Amino acid sequence: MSDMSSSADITSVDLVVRAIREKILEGELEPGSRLQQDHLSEMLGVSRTPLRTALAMIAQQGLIEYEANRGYRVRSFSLADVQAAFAVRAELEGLACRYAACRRLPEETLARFGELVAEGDRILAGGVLDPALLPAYRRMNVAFHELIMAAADNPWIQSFVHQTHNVPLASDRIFLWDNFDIIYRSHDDHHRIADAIAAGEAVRAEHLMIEHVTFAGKLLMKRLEADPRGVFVSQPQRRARSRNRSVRNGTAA
Amino acid sequence: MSDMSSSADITSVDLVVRAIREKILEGELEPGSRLQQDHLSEMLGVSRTPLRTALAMIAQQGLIEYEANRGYRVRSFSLADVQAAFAVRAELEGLACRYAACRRLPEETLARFGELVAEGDRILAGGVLDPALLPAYRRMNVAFHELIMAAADNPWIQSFVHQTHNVPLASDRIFLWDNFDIIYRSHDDHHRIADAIAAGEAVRAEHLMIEHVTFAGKLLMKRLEADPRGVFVSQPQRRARSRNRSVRNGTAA
DNA sequence: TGGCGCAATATTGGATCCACTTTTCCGGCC
DNA sequence: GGCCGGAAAAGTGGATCCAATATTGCGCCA
Repeated sequence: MSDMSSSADITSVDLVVRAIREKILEGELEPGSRLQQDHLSEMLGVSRTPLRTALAMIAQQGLIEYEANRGYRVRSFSLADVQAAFAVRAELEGLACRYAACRRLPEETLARFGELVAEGDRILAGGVLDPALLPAYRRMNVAFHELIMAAADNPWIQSFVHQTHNVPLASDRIFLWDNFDIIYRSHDDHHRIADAIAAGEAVRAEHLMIEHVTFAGKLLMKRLEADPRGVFVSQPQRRARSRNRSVRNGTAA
Repeated sequence: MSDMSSSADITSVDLVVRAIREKILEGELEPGSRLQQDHLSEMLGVSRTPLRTALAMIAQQGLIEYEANRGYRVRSFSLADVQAAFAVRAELEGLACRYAACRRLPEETLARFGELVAEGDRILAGGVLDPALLPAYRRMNVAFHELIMAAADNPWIQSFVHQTHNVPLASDRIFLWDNFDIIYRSHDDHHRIADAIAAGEAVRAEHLMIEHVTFAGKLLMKRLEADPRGVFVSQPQRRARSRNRSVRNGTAA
């Protein structure tokens, strides 16, 4: 008997979405490159029908762009886009902290905060960062931020913050803190944020989180400016459109 | 980032998306109701292929929910969801004001602010609100808020705020200000916000906008609580049976 | 009479097929 | 030699068809 967990059924569209998202966020598919349906469908082992549905969904998520009769291509983000994403993410996560601090959180949530902070302490205890422990720290970090958004109890914040991760090389899966001092300070922020939330110090928690995220953003921006891979040069990709065809005024939504 | 269509040619998927969104936001399709593909495709005059793509896109937008092999149904929003949406929208639009005020806006943008405010003045000049003028005021109002987000120059804010409109009866197409005093005060907010942005008074502009949106939200909530149409009662809609169940007794939990 | 099981039906998921648009490529023309 | 035009090739959009899953209905049995 298969697992009876509620709605565990997975459709092939989900798999395709995940696979393509992965390729894009990982940088395997470069910005601007076309997503040929025949090619992709064969590569992923599905027909074009679920593939096209998946592409439409990813386009909704903003990772790829669509043009009628010309297909999909990987979207390219400018440095300004990344910067803007971090700015908004900082405010939203700060807002989540404010809400979480204002609420009367259940004991188990507070305990979970303690666990996550302690786990970070353990990972950093050595005084140097063992590269092998980075994935563990990264998981803890993600869990910490997710916990706050869950505690804020506002699904919109969660959804929007997740969307700001939909930027290649800017998602939380990319970890660029090879400097122990920086990561140590970052985890110190975690301490203070958890404390502030537990103590109901809403404004303090908010401001701590805003700086916490803003600084991470600045760090990333510095890296990107130093090593401006082609990924981030926003290609206008403008095209002098062909002559024929009716001009159907779209009245863009 | 859902709104990024810069193309011209319209595909049938777009039409279907727009049609279904319309039906949902207008309240024609009630929360919880199933979206039968055969039925819908015939009703809209397209085959199931583009329809299903459209449904997948709308599901990404959060207006409908999907369950594998069981299709789509219109999502129901709780009062708490609406409240949460307004709270985030208020912060985001406030943020947009802050950014807009900090920037050095081009002269034509400032001029456009003046036009919109003046238009509102004209509409309200009579001292009473002619119902026939409501659509005009609504358009002005939408344009005003859009202008601020455009001036903030952060596409994420714009995208997220638009997403908070994806709630039936809570979108900016619903206009519930039949009270002249309230609408007058609201437009007075517009005056002050435009002035603050033009003067570079970022914090003032932000706080004005937060209150501007928050109050509108409270007003809507009051209406919804007074007249709780079925639309907003969050139906648990729990599914009774999993697959190939032999034991189907209670087990409601 | 009421619940269980199995068959019949309805509905969704995915694959294939055809039509239309776009792109490429090649030859003629200036 | 380069550019324009048109035909061939490639690729996308949409419709239809088949398979798999879910839902409904009916008859059987306790």
